[in-house]
Amino acid sequence: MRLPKSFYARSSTEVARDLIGMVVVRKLDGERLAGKIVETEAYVGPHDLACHASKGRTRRTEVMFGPPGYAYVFMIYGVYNCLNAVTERKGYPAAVLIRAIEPIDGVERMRRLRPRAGREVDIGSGPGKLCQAMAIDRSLNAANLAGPDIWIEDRRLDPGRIAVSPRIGVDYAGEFTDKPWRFFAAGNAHVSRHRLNSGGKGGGSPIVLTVV
DNA sequence: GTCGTGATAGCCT
DNA sequence: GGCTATCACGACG
Repeated sequence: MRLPKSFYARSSTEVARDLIGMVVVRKLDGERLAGKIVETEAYVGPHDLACHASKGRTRRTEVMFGPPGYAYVFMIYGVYNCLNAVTERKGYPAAVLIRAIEPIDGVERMRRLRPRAGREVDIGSGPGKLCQAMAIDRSLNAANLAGPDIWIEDRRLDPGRIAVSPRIGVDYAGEFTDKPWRFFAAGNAHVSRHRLNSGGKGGGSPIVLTVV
């Protein structure tokens, strides 16, 4: 059961929160690779200085200006890919970054796609890692997220408590840097490694815990 | 465990 | 030419 377009046609923060626990699936040579989403970030619109679309409508950001429920895949640092789900409405550019998964199906295949991942927890614990593990690159940009090659299932596995923090790697975004638009399954080992996971020791931003 | 750093290419002024 | 929604590895100790 794939998530309907209406799921994505909402504010990015709501979609980001509700994607925690859902299952992303990649069909590769007939094999099913699947992972439970345990970390996301919302990029909320053209005014959000961390959102790529804030720099205008370009070839790269074009898909974000389209209808919700499609994949926005971009290459970062010339090395890795990142997978997003386009949100909101057509003409309003926004998206949710899938930052980490907990492997469920096709674990051995995913491990082979990430030969440097030693432990299972290294397979999908980051946006670049999970794209490697699921063979996601820019050929899937603009792919239907209810399509045959990649989709997100309306199947909510228990996420436990959902925590909120500022987004990672957006120090340049001025007043938007500290917006609490990163969501993750609190305490889940597959969340990307970062000091913000452990509760802001050293005077970092507070983490708000929410029970959904 | 934490910290620093290099890799690498597409994007946009 | 400068930057980037990252990752892996080596140096610590």
